[in-house]
Amino acid sequence: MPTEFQDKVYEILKKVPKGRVVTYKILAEALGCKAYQAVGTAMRINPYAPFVPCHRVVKSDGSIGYFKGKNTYAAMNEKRIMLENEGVKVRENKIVDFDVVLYRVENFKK
DNA sequence: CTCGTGACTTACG
DNA sequence: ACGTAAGCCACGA
Repeated sequence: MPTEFQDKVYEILKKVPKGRVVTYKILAEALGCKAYQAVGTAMRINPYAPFVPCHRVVKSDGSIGYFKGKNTYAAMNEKRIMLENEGVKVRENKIVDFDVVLYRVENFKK
């Protein structure tokens, strides 16, 4: 049973269009707080696996971060494939043209 | 209710 | 660039 906080995070995350990415920080900002880690917790639980594009959530420096609770090569490779499949280029665990594909807070407000 | 933990971030050495 | 520390908030024991 997901909590309200999680539903909020997922609702925001579902607004991110394909081919775009978002950071934990931006998600927290969109929620109106600074629960950066709490956002990560919500992703870790992620009961809406296929409906919530958790692979579009990366760290603020553009790196992939964790995936499936791990930062192993296998897991991050899986995430990289999903992102590239949506048009997001990834280079050595980092997003290429990060400032271009990044979905900002202003985009949510509008 | 209190405490520890974490798919985080920023700042400082 | 890298490690450490502090700050934030939600969750589970």
